[in-house]
Amino acid sequence: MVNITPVKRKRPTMYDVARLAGVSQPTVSRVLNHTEASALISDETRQRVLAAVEELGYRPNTVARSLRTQRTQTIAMLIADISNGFYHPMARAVQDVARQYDYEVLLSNSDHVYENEHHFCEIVLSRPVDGVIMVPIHLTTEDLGRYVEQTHIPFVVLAEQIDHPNIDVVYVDDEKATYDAIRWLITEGGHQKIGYVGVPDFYPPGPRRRQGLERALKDSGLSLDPRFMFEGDFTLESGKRAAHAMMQVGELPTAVYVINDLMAIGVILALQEAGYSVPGDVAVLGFDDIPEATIVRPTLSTIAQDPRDIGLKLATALFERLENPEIKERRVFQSSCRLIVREST
Amino acid sequence: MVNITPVKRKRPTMYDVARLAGVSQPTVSRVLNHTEASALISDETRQRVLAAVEELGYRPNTVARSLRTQRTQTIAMLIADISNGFYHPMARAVQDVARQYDYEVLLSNSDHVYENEHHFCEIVLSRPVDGVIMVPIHLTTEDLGRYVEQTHIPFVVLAEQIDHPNIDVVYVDDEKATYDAIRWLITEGGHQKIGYVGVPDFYPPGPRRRQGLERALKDSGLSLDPRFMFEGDFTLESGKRAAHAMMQVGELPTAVYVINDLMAIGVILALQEAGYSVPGDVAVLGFDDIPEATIVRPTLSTIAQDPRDIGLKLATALFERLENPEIKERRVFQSSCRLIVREST
DNA sequence: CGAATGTCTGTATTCGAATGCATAAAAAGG
DNA sequence: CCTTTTTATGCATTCGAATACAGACATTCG
Repeated sequence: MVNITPVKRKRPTMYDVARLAGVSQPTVSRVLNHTEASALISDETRQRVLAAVEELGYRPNTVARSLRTQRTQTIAMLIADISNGFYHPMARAVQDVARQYDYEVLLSNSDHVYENEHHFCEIVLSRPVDGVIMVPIHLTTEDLGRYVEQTHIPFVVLAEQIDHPNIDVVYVDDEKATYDAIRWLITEGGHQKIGYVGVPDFYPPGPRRRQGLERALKDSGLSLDPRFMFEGDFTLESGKRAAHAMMQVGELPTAVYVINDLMAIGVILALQEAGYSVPGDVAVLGFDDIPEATIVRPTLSTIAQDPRDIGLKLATALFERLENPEIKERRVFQSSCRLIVREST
Repeated sequence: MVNITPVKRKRPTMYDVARLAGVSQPTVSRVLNHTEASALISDETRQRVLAAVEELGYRPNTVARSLRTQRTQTIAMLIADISNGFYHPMARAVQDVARQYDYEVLLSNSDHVYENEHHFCEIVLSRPVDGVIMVPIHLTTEDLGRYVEQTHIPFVVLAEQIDHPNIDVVYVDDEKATYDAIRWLITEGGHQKIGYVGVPDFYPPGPRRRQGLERALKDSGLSLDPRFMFEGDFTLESGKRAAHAMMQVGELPTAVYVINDLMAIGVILALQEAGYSVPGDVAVLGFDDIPEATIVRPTLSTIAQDPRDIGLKLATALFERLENPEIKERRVFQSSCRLIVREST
């Protein structure tokens, strides 16, 4: 039996194209790129080159180009949790903008884990990307500063707490949004005993949202009853655990503010499983407006962020910096929230 | 005012390290890599080099390395819908395996759109990656074959219908899983009139799941009533639309098999909004077991895929091919499903 | 003690495309 | 008709790391 091994042709290079077209390699480069020199190429040569490109199915080798130009046409993006629906429109928006600029996005996921955030930055150091968008949960300004200085590429983060001249910041004004929503709960809903399910303070949104709550309570002459304060870790399960703890207190608040929807849904489910009615016994207010918020019954009232807007702001800021390297000061962009009243309040 | 511009130091290269250590650039390369030549480096030189690396904070430049070695240590992965929870564990599993092999994953998202699938492949052609994992919804064997031949890199797909010697296939035996689940619905649940919410036939899972249903009905002496067949597009909204159409028929089936959970949830919500009870009036069976399945009330009975297992199989197959380029025939891996009975049936 | 072997390191080249510089041919100007 | 300018293209080099090959020196052996 004859072993007909198909010739494993190597990918054609510019040099191959040049030979076929009877020109030099740089000429091919000039035809395919839009530098000023490329305007000078004669029509006839151009046609021959393009025909050769077509015939060989030539594709430029991005690696070689990157090495020469020192640009990779790639940005890296780190989100905190791929399972969290909040990040999907954000990632999509970034990819949409990137595509307009002919950039690719290297998407990663930290799962809120400190080591993963570092690992991502390490990757960014050795795998040259042109810019970085990230959602740092644990990394501090110092950590990021060190990376930024080593890479000399622009960073844009979704994190108010980062304060570094070479890092732009997008953040959500959740303190104010929380304040407004709680004031509404008090004035419109008549709630006086409001519980709180948050996260440990080292998670960035924790303190801001709690402060919004506390400010609203204070301005209404109320205060946060420590018995009704619980901590979770963003997951639905931890929301359930918080609700169980709450039901152990011996008394229930008339409303609970839960700092993300997933935990809020956990709270609703746990309360219902224990025989309580939402919002009859306890009203529940979430934060995020994830798709699941309209799947639970009662549907979840929540403070909606606009993740697509956040993504657009992140990407726009980054590409502005990529195009204007002279930008040298921290810029801050704010994305707003709005209260969506559904059935759970 | 003096303008103190910080010296924008360029990233150090191997050459810089070499100069500082008083050796040649290749020596640095040998110290940092584990080729056979690197064993011969004297301890003293090695220490000097490592000290220089440390002092300069040197990181190898991946682009240069890739150009020389013709390997990028990167694989590309295309999923069909980033919002679909089914894909998250799959992507995670792939990333976990990739990390073991010291590879990065370039993650993309087609949103079920034909052009995006092509765009992804085009990217793969020019941006050298070492391997590809994808979920092709629209691309045919011919489309993929063309790309595979141009790139000479291994592809692994989650799609039974692709049949090409250089493409490994992972698939879910959903025909059989559907068959078993429907038989169970009939024998245990006593259902005789079973409706169906599917997707157009050009979506791969459509035909297989319908065939499983039809075979089960046939083997029970039943058949699929065309009045109870509906088509959606995987979204919750389209599930709602299907349910509304179903309620127009004038008669309801006693059970509906919906080919994905998101649509199944839409069916449940629409039925409830119209005042029907699930499973009292209509039982609903989904497919996928996404997190939302335990959030709806009643919780959704469904056929669970094991996305992590699928991801592991995809990644394992790919890395096997990367390590054994001599593999030349299509390999098929099957991931199994299991019925999860909850409250909706 | 000379040849053979082994140990360690340097030199030169390569990967594929971009680009500064040189130059040939054609067009314009005097 | 010869210089100057313009037009169109080629030559040589570069990006940063990997690697084939060569060579210097030390060691071993007959």
